[in-house]
Amino acid sequence: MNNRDWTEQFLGTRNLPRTVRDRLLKVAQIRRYPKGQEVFGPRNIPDSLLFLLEGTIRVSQTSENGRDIVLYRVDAGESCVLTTACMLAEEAYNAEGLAETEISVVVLSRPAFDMLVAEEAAFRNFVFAAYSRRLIDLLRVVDDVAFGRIDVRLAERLLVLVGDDREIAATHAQIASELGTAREVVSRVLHDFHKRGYIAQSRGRIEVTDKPALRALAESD
Amino acid sequence: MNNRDWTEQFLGTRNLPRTVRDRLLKVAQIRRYPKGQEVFGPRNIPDSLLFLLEGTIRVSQTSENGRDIVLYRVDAGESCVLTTACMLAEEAYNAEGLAETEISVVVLSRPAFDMLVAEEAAFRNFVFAAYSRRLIDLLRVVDDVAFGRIDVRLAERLLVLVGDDREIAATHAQIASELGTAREVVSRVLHDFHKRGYIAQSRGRIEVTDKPALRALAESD
DNA sequence: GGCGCTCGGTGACAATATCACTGAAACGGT
DNA sequence: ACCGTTTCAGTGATATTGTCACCGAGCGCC
Repeated sequence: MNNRDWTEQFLGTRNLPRTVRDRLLKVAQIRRYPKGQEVFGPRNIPDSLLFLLEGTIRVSQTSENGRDIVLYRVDAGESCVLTTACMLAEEAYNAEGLAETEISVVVLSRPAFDMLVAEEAAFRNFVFAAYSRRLIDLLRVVDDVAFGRIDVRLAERLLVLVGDDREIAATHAQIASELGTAREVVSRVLHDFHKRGYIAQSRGRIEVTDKPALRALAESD
Repeated sequence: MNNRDWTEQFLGTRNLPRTVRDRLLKVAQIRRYPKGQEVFGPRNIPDSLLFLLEGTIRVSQTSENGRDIVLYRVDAGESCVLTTACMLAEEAYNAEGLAETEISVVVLSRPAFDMLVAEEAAFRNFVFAAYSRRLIDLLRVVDDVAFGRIDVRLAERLLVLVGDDREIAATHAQIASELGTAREVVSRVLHDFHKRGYIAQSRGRIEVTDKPALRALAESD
């Protein structure tokens, strides 16, 4: 991938004047994280803003008894607004961002961020839109967790994880931590899906054999 | 309450230059809502930013089968950032804000908001801090709903609702909609609290008789 | 008082979470 | 290849929470 002019990658920077973009290229640095590395978290509060160039970040929350739930994912071209929230908020929280693949990010210092927000309406809209998106994402999570059925949620998540492929490489425990539930629950529902012919299973691998059926279940909410 | 110079009420406006504040007083209008009125919602998308002068707004989410959960409350002196999210997001959502008391709000048009954010760092920080606060609030809701025990959550909420008083004027159904659970569940847990001597009950009224015990339960998470 | 409505209580049952345990599959070292 | 260890998935028992159907008590309103 071409990292020469990353300002081309983001809606918020693409339409800025050339002079501003050149200034950005100077002040921002590009950083890489290996797969599995923690990008931010309760013990690792960033002092900068992150823009994701490549890869995905999995943002999840961990409970006291160690169970996880995935809040959302940051994809390439998006900014990670929770880092700003982390910076600004004095309150405790327990969300963390993990590099789900190898990633490369643009790191923008706080002053540079402030300058951009103040001077460039396009960038400002980008940032606010990003915040709004995450708020909406979280509303969806709340709705799912509070009112959703586990089989429906699992079907949805399987479809997301499988994408255009046929297979998912994930253990039951990993999927459980996506949904914020227990492994046994995932095992039982997957067993049920298997009996109904929606999927085939082997250790650490799920093959989706009937996407339409899963989709019907996922949309029966 | 003195509405003559509301710019005194908000952290984001209090420290602005006098000239800016005078301009604000001219372009913003003050509006009142009666208790129980919907301030914003899926069918009532605002085109302006709201700043709460007086009263409280209850922001909740409703599921398809009609059950509610309270996400957070906006208190006097705070801004209602979900309205901005509503404006910016094209996606569907089902959160709504209800005037929990009679309220008075400052209504700031979109252009005036943009101008302020662009020109005044203090105001900008205020807005970002508000967004961050709400994000953190939602993280807490997710954590509670996904991993919390219902008796602990109910104890917490009773303490919040009772404040410094002795009594709460609310039906079991209303409390259930605070927590996003069913009325029967609240009835049973309250019955249990009563048997343990934490509360006394009558129709539409709950008297907290042992706050320390409730607090101990609430903090046993 | 009688009517209708809201509120709270209850039992049966369903869905999900927790706990304790099992055996199979994968893995690493020798 | 063999063995010991670890990870993964399956299962039954039980606890918690949600759903459903119903009922009677309290309360306001004629």
